[in-house]
Amino acid sequence: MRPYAHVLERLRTAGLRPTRQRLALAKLLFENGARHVTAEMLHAEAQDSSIRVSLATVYNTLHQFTDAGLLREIVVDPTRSYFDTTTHEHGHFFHENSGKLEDIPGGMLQLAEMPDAPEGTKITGIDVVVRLSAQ
Amino acid sequence: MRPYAHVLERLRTAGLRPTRQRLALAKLLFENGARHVTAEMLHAEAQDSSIRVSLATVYNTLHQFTDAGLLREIVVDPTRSYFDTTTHEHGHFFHENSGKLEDIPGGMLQLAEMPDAPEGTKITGIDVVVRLSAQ
DNA sequence: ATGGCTCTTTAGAAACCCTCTATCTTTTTG
DNA sequence: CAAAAAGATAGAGGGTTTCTAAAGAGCCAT
Repeated sequence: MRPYAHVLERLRTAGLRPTRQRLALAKLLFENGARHVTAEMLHAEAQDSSIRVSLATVYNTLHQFTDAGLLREIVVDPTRSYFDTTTHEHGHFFHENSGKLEDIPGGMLQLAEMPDAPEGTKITGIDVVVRLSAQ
Repeated sequence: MRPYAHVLERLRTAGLRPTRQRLALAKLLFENGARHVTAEMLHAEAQDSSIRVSLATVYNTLHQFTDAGLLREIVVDPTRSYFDTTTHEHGHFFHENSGKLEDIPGGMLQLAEMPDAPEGTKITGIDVVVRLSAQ
């Protein structure tokens, strides 16, 4: 068994040095299915797994992964930043009470037409957030 | 001329006491067409117009107006909260370079189908943000 | 392996935006 | 007009995120 092989490959491909911390965080992020994490959450998880990383490193790593296209930052709550391991275009359900974030299954949501970008700009992404509250 | 008449009426209807500060801020917000402001921006504008309000009051007022349905809070940038004077459902263009926020003209954007809310929840709003960068 | 260059990590401080608290002021009501 | 209620304020405080300077680890050529 080489538990880090896959994750290591991903980092290499993204042009990121496979350091201990990045490997450990990548493993937490990418080997547990689709995830939505905050820096705080990931930091706590790392501690629980006896991985010693500082919060600053978690922030750095999340942003580096985002820049490298391994993660997507989702803005739904002014008080927290969420990072999503699913990087292709898709919408989100946001549970306003619990603060939980969830992917909207593909196909359930679609734009009727793509808006035109204003003069001299180009579209870098479209975020769709469906806000939910308890019924 | 009674420059405050219209704005005063709006506050009354919303059940908000028409205090000096609220009237002044409401005038800035609602008598200059569609606007997207941050607390910081509105505070600066008030100062420029020789209206003395504390930043805390600007924050309070923006949230009160939002709760009363006079404003809509738009989440696009984890570092700032924007408030929009256009309250009906509509999408936004967000210029990532300048931080400027702009309404997407009605009709230019539409969802092909409304997603179903998960068990036991109800949809409180759908936010669509089209992110732009310089070409 | 080794040296050395560069990139990372780290703890702690600091910045940042926003909210809270206690007090004072204004508006409203009788 | 007085009392009660609500709002405004300055300043402190809170939580998240970023910065800083120093120590550490990865990588490449030798």
